[in-house]
Amino acid sequence: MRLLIADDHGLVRDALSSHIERQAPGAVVVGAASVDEAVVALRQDKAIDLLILDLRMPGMNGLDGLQRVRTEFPLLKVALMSGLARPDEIRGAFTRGAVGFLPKTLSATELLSAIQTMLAGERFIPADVNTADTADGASFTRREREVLDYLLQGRSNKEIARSLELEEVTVKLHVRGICRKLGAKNRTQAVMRAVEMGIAS
Amino acid sequence: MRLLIADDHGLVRDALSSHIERQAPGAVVVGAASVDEAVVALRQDKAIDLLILDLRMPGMNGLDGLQRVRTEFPLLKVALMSGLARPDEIRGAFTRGAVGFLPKTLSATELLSAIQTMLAGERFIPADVNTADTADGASFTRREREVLDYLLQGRSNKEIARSLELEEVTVKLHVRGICRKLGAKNRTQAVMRAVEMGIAS
DNA sequence: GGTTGCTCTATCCAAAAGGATAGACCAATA
DNA sequence: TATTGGTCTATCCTTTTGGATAGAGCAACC
Repeated sequence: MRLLIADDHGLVRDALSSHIERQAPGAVVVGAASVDEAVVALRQDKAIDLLILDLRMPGMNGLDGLQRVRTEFPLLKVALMSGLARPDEIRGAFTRGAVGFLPKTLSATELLSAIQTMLAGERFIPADVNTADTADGASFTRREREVLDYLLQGRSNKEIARSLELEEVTVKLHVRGICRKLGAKNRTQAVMRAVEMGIAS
Repeated sequence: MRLLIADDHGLVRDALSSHIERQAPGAVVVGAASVDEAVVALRQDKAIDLLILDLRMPGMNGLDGLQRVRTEFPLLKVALMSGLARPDEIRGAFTRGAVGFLPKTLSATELLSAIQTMLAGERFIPADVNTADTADGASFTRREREVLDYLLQGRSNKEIARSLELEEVTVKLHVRGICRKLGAKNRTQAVMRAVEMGIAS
């Protein structure tokens, strides 16, 4: 079993590899501090079974880093790891071919069994991550959903109106509807609620 | 040697303790997921030699958590640990009596020697902490960081002013500073940038 | 037919946010 | 000593946002 852990925190990297190598005899863990380093390591070492990619690190740029790795090494198993991830990121990781998502709240023993699961060819999705769409909570109308997309980019009512070919008043109407449904006092709070609830697409 | 590691990421906690216990025979490492849990553990276990506190975790609230621990356990050695190391926070940690600052970019062996150093009664200050000012993207001042925390809750300038006992104008000043540093046009865009960059914790 | 929900627009108004400029204090530093 | 950076405040001003109220078109449904 050969693992490559890509995380810009040397401490996390070393501690993880040390732990895994102790708990799983025969395991070899290699480290990388960026996506670039990971790619170099993968080119040199064709025997790597699983790559664990930190979501927030140099070269990741959202899920671009995952995309890059998947494009160059389409057969490689890749798992994402993150302390704080938005549900849309988790969904995006799986649609881009990741075999697992590892929140850092996982215990070390859970991590080991997750690695076993993924090496066995299964996907690992922890129970507490919310990958669900908007089934729960607020239900938006078509327009509200569109406006919310722009809100999540921090656009002003005027900009949204121009983009959707509406009057500014109408945009305000939908913004108010969104805030009401999310229990938010203003657009900024609405955006944060949306992120927390994983509505952010 | 008894260590208490307070970090809300179970993975980091377990991996670190596993590593330390292997490298330093006789060491006992206890974990806590929040400042509250750490305080409870410290009350029960009077033999703890060193507390390692993650800077970004529930109950920390800047350096308040450190202050709390120092007030209740003035003789305890406390080291801070953090992924992003900003000079003002590091200085603040030392003025509040911390015996060391551990950036997560440290290697695991460096960590072990840092622990030895601190247990021997010396302070541990990594070499690169003063130069690593604007390493990755935005570096906020103390006030900006406080204001950003409220921005991330969708609070208005007036509310923030009341909470921080400032005038509204001053809050606006800091909000503008935050937006400038994040390249955001307004507060909503600023919070989204912060979320995307993983500054929101 | 009538009702309901989504849509769009309009006209008000008040509050909040954003921006510019300027003065002042203090601590650290060159 | 002079300077710089962070902090706080003030006075202007414009733009944006939020909120209320009201009217109208349209499609789905009972």
